[in-house]
Amino acid sequence: MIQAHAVRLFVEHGYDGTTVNDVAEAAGVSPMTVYRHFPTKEDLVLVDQNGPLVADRIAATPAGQPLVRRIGSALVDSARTLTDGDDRFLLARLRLMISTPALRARHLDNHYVLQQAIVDGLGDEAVDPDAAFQAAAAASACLAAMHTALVRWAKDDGRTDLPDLIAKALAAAFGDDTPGTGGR
Amino acid sequence: MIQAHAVRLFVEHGYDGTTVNDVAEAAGVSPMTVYRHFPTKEDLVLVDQNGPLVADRIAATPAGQPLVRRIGSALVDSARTLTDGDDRFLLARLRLMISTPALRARHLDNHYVLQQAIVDGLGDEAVDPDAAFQAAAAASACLAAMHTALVRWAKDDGRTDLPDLIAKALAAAFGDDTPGTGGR
DNA sequence: CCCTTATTGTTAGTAACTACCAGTGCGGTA
DNA sequence: TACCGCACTGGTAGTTACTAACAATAAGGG
Repeated sequence: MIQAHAVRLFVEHGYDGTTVNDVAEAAGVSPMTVYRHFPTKEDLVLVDQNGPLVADRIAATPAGQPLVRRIGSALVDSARTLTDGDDRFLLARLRLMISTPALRARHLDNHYVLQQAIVDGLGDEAVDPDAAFQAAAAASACLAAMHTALVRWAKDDGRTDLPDLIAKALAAAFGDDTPGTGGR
Repeated sequence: MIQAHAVRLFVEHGYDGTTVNDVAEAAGVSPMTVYRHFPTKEDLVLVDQNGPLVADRIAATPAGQPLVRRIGSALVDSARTLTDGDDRFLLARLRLMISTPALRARHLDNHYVLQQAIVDGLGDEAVDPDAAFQAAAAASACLAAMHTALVRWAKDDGRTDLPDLIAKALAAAFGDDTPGTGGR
């Protein structure tokens, strides 16, 4: 609930134009309570709980395929389930993340954490440091391509299909043999 | 000079354990002077002027090759000239960027800016929005792979060859047909 | 010698965030 | 009913990054 009030105020008056005290007042709680639930002001926008979603899907992909294919298909599938509900809140948050430098930076840093989860989810490759390095490179590249798709999706106001956009971005980066409807 | 004092103090006492006033005092200037030269505390570590370096190299690559190959070779070449001088200062800054969350986030956000420069440097593709999207996806993926190589390089204390690591990361993400000495 | 300009310093303020302590409701135990 | 932890919330005071507005100093050019 606090997050809903925060995003609404951020959209109305801008991220920098809204203080944490404003959020607390709008939500009817004290500033201390806000800080307890969201350690930083940025977390009011960034908090999201679909991290393990992707990692679980990674582990479910067949191990024989190339890394970028396994990761890419997991990202496309995750995006599909993510955009099932109401896109409006997700879009509002995403637009804030893209337009506000501080949020954009933290959002990209969260990718860094997600990358570690993906590498761990890939499983047995992690024992060999060289294989782990290759997995990290592939994962970071896939996440970056996905982020490009997210930016495009926000620019289109969510009218285009997000999984399709991600598949297209992956195809542009890694070649047309990537999965998804946009690979053609 | 202010930056040199800042990095030294950050390494000695930690980033969060050093105030901007400490940096100002060590450099023999007032805190205001520090803020005038470095808009944020993070810039004391992040300020770097090799952005146009990469963009210029992009424009110099042959236009016939695939996007990731053009971008990748430019990144490898840029890294080669970058690691010519004294690696120690670069390594210290890089280690701070990786270990400090705030710096890591801002560093990744700088990649976002560099990505735009690369897309612009690619030239005529930018007119078609679909081509620009593909270029952005390829550029972001290449930069992410390079970042993975940077992390590995810092973990090895700069002992391994950075251009070689970048080439290996690109090869892991995009296949073995990427340029550089580490392609095999 | 005076004027312009660039750089630096000083002061006062805002806002994010923290440490520390206090109050409130709530289920379990005697 | 009285007592006791326990999770959540609130208040206070402080630190720190950062900004705005104005003064001072120093260099160069007429």
